[in-house]
Amino acid sequence: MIDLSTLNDRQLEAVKWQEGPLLVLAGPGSGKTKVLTSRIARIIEESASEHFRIIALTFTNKAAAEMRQRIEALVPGSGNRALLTTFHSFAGDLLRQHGHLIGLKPDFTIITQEGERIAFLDEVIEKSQFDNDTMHLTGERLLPLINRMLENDVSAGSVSRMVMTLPENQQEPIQAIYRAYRAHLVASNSLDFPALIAESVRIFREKPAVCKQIRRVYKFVCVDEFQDTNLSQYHLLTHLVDQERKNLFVVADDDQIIYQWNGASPERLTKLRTDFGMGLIQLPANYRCPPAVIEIANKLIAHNSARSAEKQNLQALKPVSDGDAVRVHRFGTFDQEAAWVAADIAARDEKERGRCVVLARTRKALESALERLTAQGVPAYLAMRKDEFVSAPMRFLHAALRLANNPQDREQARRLSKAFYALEGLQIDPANVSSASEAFDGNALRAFAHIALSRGEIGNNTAAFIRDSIPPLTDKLEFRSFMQATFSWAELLQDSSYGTDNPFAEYVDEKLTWSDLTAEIEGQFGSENVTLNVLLQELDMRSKAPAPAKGSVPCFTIHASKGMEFGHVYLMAMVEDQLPSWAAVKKGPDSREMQEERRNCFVAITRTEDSLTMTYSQRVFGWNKEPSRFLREMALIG
DNA sequence: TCCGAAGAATTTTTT
DNA sequence: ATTCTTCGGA
Repeated sequence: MIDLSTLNDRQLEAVKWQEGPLLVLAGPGSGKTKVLTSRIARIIEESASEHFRIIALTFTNKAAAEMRQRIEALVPGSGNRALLTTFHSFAGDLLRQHGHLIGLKPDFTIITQEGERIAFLDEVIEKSQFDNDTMHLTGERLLPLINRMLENDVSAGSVSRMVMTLPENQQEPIQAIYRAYRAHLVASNSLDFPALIAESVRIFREKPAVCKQIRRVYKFVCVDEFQDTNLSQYHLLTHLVDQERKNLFVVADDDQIIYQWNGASPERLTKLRTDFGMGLIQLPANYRCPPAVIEIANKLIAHNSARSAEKQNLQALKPVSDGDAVRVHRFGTFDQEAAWVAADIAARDEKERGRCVVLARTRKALESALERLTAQGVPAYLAMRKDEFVSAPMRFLHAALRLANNPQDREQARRLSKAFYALEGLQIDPANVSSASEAFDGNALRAFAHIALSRGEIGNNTAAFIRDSIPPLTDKLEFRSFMQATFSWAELLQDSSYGTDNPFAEYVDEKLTWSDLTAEIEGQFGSENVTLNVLLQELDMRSKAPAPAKGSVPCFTIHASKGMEFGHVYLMAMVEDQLPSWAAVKKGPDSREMQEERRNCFVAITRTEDSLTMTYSQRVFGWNKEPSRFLREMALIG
């Protein structure tokens, strides 16, 4: 039996919720993941003889992995009863199975790089028949609009409201380009992130049989962090839920909407409640933050005029501890501010130093803080996404696998040649690979192997690797043994010396990341279900950033810190034009933007487990700045 | 093609 | 007062 004794009454009520739609409004640190996982575990356990499945959708792989781990701990071996996945991964899965209905093959490529998307859009614009000399439409300028249209589920056929706000002479061309962009993506068997969702919604909408089948399998639907959904994701969700039973269980916090600029919207929660007639349970109890932090968080968020009246204040349940839970410090310049923060962190003992985080609204402030921290001997790092591997062996491996999966992909042939040159010093012209591939049934990887071996300038190890390992990959898609073989080959090469441009620079980290990511993917799908398609597509959806060095202090933007908690939070650059941002100040004190900035501040301070330190300066990047209005709203300055 | 001056903009990013 | 972009002159 699952242990429900550690749950409070409200949590218990949510965990015991059986049928019908429920919205759980869960404040920060209220145990929402615990509620979500306990309920799923409970339903699985109580229906051991049945075969229906439960689907839980999250936004990040990290959240999905955490839920998977917790449910496995509660009900071991229940992996096949629950699908715990991200919106995008679910969409990928759906399109592998049913994409053929809209002309997509299961080995479609996911375009993740911004530059490639722009190039793709530029091609579409080029091909379109409009006189572009007068309008100067470029992929770079148009991509944000295309993104917005995809995120808002603008169907290819209809005229969009979004387009109607444009100058009249641009409306028709842009609508046409949008249609062409989507059609061209599918025609070239590629999708980008927003199109993954948009095409899934299209399948659900146009192919009711698919919709019905999915609804039959998944009797219960759950969503984590619902407040972050954009309209397309909401439509995907609506199609998933059986309209009779309405077994939709949603966890959200309208005080933590900080992705409005990315399609999230406070109205979506209102719409959800009316669309489904949802029950409501609030979880205001907070187990994470010191009472002093809860007090200022409540004061702050009360200033949001659009906040719903029924939303309950956070309730501090963590006991008061010794020392100052909340500190505010003022400095002359941002540099002094950063120096003080660095010194304060450095003065902590090693254990506590590992529990610190530096937060700021902007990357720029963070970068300059990081510089200072490093200069003062505090190891620190900036969190950032990494879309592709950079070391030569990993680039070779990734390109080879992609080429094996999609044998005529010129871009991958180019990358393979480039990585091979970095490793072996032998230049193979990708154009020769393409032309030679005709003799190999159009398989560029086989052609590449043939050319490399015929040149006779390669080392024995390399020749053996190519001769023994590439054929099983091209002929039988044996990618697992190819991965191992590539690692072994790379390690033989590594013994020789390199100049300043070491192609192995990040190899050790990246090899580890590769293993971690493949293990996570196998955990999600079950290793027997991981085909080369699945592996490549899922890899595209994951960051290749290495695990941070232990003991170094993370420097996060507020956005990046969402969903995490830290012992000691240092929130820097608390000045007007930073937090709140310049743009929000310009829009006015009661604008949507300003309320979102206030939620940003709310999110930042509620990451705190033990202590919160807020700093600000008179001068930031050469500007004279007033202290943030939020400090005043929290009654921390006069 | 390069330089300086004038002018404009100034934020967050998972998948 | 910062940084990026654009435009004109050399």
